[in-house]
Amino acid sequence: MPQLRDPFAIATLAENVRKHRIAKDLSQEALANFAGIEYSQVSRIERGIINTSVSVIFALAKALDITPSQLLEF
Amino acid sequence: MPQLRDPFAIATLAENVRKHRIAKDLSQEALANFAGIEYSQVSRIERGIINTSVSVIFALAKALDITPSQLLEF
DNA sequence: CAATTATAAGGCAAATTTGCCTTAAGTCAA
DNA sequence: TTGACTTAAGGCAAATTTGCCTTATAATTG
Repeated sequence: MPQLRDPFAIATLAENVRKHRIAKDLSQEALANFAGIEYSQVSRIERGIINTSVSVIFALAKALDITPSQLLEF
Repeated sequence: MPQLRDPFAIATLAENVRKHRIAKDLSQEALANFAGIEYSQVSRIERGIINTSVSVIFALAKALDITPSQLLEF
């Protein structure tokens, strides 16, 4: 049973995470540590490989010092 | 390997989906149909049982005629 | 050059989500 | 009551995500 995968949604999140991470001058590894997730997950999220969860979106937003809403803006 | 689960993130999404669905006077089933997902998933999301994906958040937002960002506001 | 750093890429097992299904409970109208 | 509608609840198999790991590539720095 395939999960719903929306390439636009996945790409929007990917671009926003990368944009805000670069703006804060963080490495993927540093962001992962701040967010409490695996470093390879940040890489997969930014490359648009995975359709990650609302909990991870909140964790990334907190680590980036922005709101979760900002990570879904397009 | 348990996924990251943030009860606050899950509850925030749950409340926002329910609030906007009721405001649009839609049943869970109608919302699910508009969003192209299973009706039981809407029930699980609103009850805070599952940690759903960015793609589902976008699909629900579109069906509710709001932005994905609005579903993550708190 | 050698060493370091950052990122991409992929394998793997375990956990979770999803779609489909059934059953039960609650509300409301006729 | 009866029937229709809505929601909750849970089982199941298949698909996906996650954390942990290794390897490779590119860029930079000493």
